[in-house]
Amino acid sequence: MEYDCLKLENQLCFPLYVCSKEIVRRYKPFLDELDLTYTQYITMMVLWEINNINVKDLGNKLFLDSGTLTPLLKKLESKGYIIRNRDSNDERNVLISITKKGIELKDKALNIPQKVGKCINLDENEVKLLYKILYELINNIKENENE
Amino acid sequence: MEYDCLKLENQLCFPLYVCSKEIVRRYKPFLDELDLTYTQYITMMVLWEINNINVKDLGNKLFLDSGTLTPLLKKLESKGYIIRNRDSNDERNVLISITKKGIELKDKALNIPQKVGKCINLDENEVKLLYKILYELINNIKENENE
DNA sequence: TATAATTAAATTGTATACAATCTAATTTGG
DNA sequence: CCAAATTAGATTGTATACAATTTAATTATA
Repeated sequence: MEYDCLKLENQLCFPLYVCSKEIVRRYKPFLDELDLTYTQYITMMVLWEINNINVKDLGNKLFLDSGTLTPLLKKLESKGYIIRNRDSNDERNVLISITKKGIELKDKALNIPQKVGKCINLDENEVKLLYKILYELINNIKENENE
Repeated sequence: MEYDCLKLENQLCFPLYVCSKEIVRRYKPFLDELDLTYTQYITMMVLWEINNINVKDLGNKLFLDSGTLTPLLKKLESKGYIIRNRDSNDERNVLISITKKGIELKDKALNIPQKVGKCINLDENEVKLLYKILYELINNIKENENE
């Protein structure tokens, strides 16, 4: 009884961890066609919206640090999807700009969310609710960051 | 408009991925005291419940394969928390048994869920709802596995 | 203004994840 | 019974993640 809190089935984090992993795995066959990994895909999503963003701001949006992003961005550059350039106004910053090839990827990605959505198979209300609670959780964690 | 489905903010998977990562990160300082990583911790959770489980069954519970578990279990063995033994009834199986030191860890872990729970900071109803939807999602994904 | 403090990326080291492949043991079917 | 199929783990290779440290550029301040 006193150990119930240590049962795997009583953890909230565990199903979050599993859902995240398993859904990301479902993206793989579709992303393979674009020669992207999941992390590279969400990075491209930001770049499809915002061009010339620096690594720091990109990391804030993606919740990733330079230790993850630097090698990932080098890989995206080697694939010809982006270009990395030092900001001439402040040489500490590296600005990421998207290439023509990177922009063209967007059209190829267009049907991916729907395809993955199918295997999610939750009703619309649950999706909305899940979405709402997850962002609430993210905000709570961010607020308590400094503790 | 047609590209809205490719906005990061419209993805369900992204907040799942972020929540998972960020909560796992919150475990770190507490788990450091037990010399465990998060994945090692959830592995120990299973072993606190079930002794002499094989790698396959452990993997099914944790949604991890032998490529992840083999090195992880070797590490837990080197820390003295578990022992790996071939099953003499079927030499293909490796049975994981917990050591005295491994059992003792359980008491040290007892206050971790509560500590992490604090930074979650959702009300009880939301936690229950989140939990319910996540397991629904996991079951849906499992069902569609073969597609 | 010279130095200290801060900031942004990059680097290093450790630990996952997982697909694909390999090996050895066991089970199945002819 | 024996070859083929299946199964469980281990291994290999690639790609994250992230803490901690380092480097270089910029800003703040004495």
